[in-house]
Order: sequence, then structure tokens, then C-alpha cells
Amino acid sequence: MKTAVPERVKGVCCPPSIPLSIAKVDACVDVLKALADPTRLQMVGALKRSSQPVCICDFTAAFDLSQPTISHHMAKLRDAGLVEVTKRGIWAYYRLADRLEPRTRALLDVLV
Amino acid sequence: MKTAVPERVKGVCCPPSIPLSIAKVDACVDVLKALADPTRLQMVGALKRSSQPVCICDFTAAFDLSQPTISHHMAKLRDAGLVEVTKRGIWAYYRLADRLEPRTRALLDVLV
DNA sequence: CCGTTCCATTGACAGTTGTCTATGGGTTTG
DNA sequence: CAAACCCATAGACAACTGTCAATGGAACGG
Repeated sequence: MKTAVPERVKGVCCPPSIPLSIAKVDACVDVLKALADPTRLQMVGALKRSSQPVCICDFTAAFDLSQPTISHHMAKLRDAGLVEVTKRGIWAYYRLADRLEPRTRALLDVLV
Repeated sequence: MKTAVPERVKGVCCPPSIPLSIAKVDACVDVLKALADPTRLQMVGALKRSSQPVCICDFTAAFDLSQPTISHHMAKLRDAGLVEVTKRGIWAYYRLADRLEPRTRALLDVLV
């Protein structure tokens, strides 16, 4: 029964008891921060569902946000390693990163 | 070949072409925001690994943060519906929420 | 070569977030 | 009751974030 609370002794609170998994936490948090925004989450979802790289101008049209804001959000996804860009002529085409970590891939499969 | 970029016509950029899945995005983002912090992510991980509810004083001891800050982080996890509390005497025991949405559960399985 | 188109960067600004100190409330113990 | 203990809330403050307008750079077309 998981809800049966452990016994405690007053004043003996707070031994350093919790095993924390500090490794990879920061990297994980960076990915979560990148995804924790409505615009960026929808961007990633659209890229994941698309069979082709998507021109960023389409995102500029799809969201009610200025072009610099869209560019800014995409830059955050780039910095997090989630997306990659191919420039062709005056256009910039984005896609999900080719070599996502398996955990990150699994995360996207759950999310979008 | 997913990297073959689509053709474009100059000036015809930005048709309203991207199908966005607006539903549930905000709810999803709320969960992601709650998890997108090193302290909170480790808290959730510790709760997930623990077979018993964990006294919040243990978190106060485990992290190099003040007691109100720990309480504040746990409140954020509560507000996001990720954890639940049982009070007993002067102690507050936290655990993962009993009825997490399947998607949220899957998210935690990937993350922690 | 010059204007047009698309994209990224910069700078500014308001709103949110993480942290602390201070305080108060509830529970147990002397 | 009074003191000690644990926890949550309130207030303050610095740091970060999301947004926009303005600017500049690169590529294309006449």
C-alpha cells in the first residue's frame, strides 16, 4: 500500500535520505524547457507529422505572432537540438533533428 | 527522403497550410512547465522511485534550497496535478498522483 | 544594379519565475 | 499553557522569457 506513510520521530526529521539522480537532469530540463511553450510544442508536432521539411514562413502564417517571434521560437528549438534547418534560396526549411537521442524521441512520441 | 525540401514560388509564401493540433496543447504545456525545472524533475523522480510517500522535509534536506523554496516547488507540482499530499501530525507526505492521465504517466516513464 | 522577398538578430519592455526572509498556522511535547 | 517543530503563505527582488518594432543580410528577378 503506497499511501501508508512512514513513521517519523520529531526532531529527527530530514536525514539526507533521498537518492537523487543528478546525472542528465540538466540536459533533460533543457529539452523540457524548449517544449514547454504552446507555440514551440505545436511547431514540433507539425514537424513530426510532416513528411517533408517545413518552410518557416508557413509557421509565420499559421500562428498569430510576428515573424521575429516565430524565428525566435525556432531558434530555441534549434539550440535544444530538437530541429535542424536546410536553407535553400531565400527559404529556410526545418525538420526534426535526424539523430535525436532515443529518450528524446520517446518523449516526442508521447507528447505529439 | 525527408530532407528533400518542397518547391516554393516567391511571393506565394505562407499559405495557411500547417494543420495544428490546438487541442490539449495548453494542458500539456502546463505539465511540461511543471517538470521543466531541475529541482522539480528530481522531486518527481524520487517520488516515482519511492515505494512510500516521502516526507517533504527529506527534500528540504536533500536540496541546497530553503524550506519555503522546496514548499513552493512542491506546490507547483500539486497545481499541475502531478503529486498529492497526505498530512499526518506535523508532517506532509507526498506521492505521485493516483490517477494520472495515461499520457502523463507515459511521460514520466520516459523522463524519470 | 536595384528593388523585392524571406529570414535572423538586436534592443526594448512587460510578465513570469526562482529564490530568499519573514511570518503565521497547526501539531506535538514538556 | 508555552515552547518546539514542521509546513505553507506572503512579500520582495533579481533573472529569465515571450513579444514586438526596427534593422540588416542573403538570394532572387527585372
